[in-house]
Amino acid sequence: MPVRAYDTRSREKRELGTLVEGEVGIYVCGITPYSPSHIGHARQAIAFDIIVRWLRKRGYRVNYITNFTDIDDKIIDAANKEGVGFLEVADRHIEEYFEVMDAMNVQRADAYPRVTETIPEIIDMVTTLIDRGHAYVGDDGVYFEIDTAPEKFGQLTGQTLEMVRAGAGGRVADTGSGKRDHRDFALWKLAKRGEPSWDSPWGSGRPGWHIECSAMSLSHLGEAFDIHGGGSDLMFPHHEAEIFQSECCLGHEPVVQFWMHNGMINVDGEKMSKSLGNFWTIRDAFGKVDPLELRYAMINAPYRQPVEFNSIMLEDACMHQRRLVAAFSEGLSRFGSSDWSASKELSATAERLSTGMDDDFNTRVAIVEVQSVVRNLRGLLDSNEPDEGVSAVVGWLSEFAGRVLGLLPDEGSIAASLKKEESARSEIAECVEALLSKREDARESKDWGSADSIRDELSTMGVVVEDGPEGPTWRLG
RNA sequence: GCACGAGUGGCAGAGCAGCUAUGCAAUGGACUGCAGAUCCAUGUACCCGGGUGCAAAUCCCGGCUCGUGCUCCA
Repeated sequence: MPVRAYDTRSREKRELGTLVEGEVGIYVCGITPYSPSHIGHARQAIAFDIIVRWLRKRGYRVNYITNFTDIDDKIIDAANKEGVGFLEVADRHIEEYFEVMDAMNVQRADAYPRVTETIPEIIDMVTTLIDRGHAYVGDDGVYFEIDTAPEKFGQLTGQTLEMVRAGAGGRVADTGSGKRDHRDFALWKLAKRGEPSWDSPWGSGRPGWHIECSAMSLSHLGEAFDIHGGGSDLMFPHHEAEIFQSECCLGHEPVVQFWMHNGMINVDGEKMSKSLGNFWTIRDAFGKVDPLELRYAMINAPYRQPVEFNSIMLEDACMHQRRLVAAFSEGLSRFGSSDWSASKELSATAERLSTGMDDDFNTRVAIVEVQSVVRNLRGLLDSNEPDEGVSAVVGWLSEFAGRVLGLLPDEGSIAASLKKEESARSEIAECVEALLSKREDARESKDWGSADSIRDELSTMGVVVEDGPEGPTWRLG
């Protein structure tokens, strides 16, 4: 079954016919590293991580590019405040970005181009746009002239030139002073005193906000490529600006076959933002839940839907993810993992999951299937005679919950944490067994008071006692 | 105002024409001295008003409500 994807530009879901058979070039707008990464970055990175994982599973050779905007007003501000160079600020936050993304099982992209390493390509592109009459040099920089390609306006958002003209109101005055029209946008900004800058034919300065992505996607993926992604808040003006730049520079359209946009994160029903005080960095979230629990929370809705972020959803994600990892770890350590394809039931589940993923990467459908497999596994493990069937279920989870959704820790760290738990267990085992046997004596003589107080005592040691048909068992809570 | 999207059971959240979503919570049961864990079973839905279909959460039209975008933002 072919993969279908939703394209924002045509507003339809359609089959992913790639430019080169069996290959996918995908560019996703990355972060501006001026502050610690927030959960919106996590959502975006995880959404496209899963899209890329699925495409690879479907046999595509994927070239996945995502950038760092390592020069920008906010980075300059942060650097000035700290009294350090702008690259130091950028590098520090890029390093932090990789740390948190690695923790959430986000696989690395094939390349992470940076603006500061793409300056010559950007200058070339701006030069071409001027030569072709799409851009002009103003007092304080070079601008793209919207009126040279008005038909390209509103490609992603459906807005018209008039609407934005009308909506601009009093803002016109304070936009770049060298603009002929307030809807024009900067390609090159001339440096003010003390700002980082690069030489160019128009004077020293730095790239405008939008041109970097056009230049980086062009140099890594060529004059036409399959997928361009990013957060839905980038549709206007950033991605529409890219359409203007790339298509006018290259002289053909479309440059991008599919525009894909992930939904935002809402906190208590509103978009997360610093000014509302409902802002979470990824590390804030790590203080509440484990990295993979956060990952689970992020893929619990299809990538285009907004994710509601609040304590209820976090607890929910936490519980489900723990159930999954607990059942998987137990199954793996007791029975190992084996091929599942002989199982009719597991094949049917895999089929439903795949149909969901093929239909615009519906992770929610995938999670439903994972949940029911976990439920079955739990039942098998707790039954009196679990059999070899367990290892096939473990194999299935390893493939879909693990490699496709990225929800499972790698088997090495599962083994390590089981070992750690085992040694913690064995340290106190003797003491616990002694207390338990005292408790059994009390239970034998129906002295429930003593039995319960021993259980309370164990509970303060962090030991949870569970009475079963074959006597009591205990675990660390 | 304009654009885009969404409104589903106590909660989270799929489905997008016919066939149990799923999970949590709830209720009943099994197992238990009790508790816990686990399992089995059960109930409660599709914003409102029209329309098209043999059949509509699902398509069409009209409302209402909410979110996002129109300014830096993943």
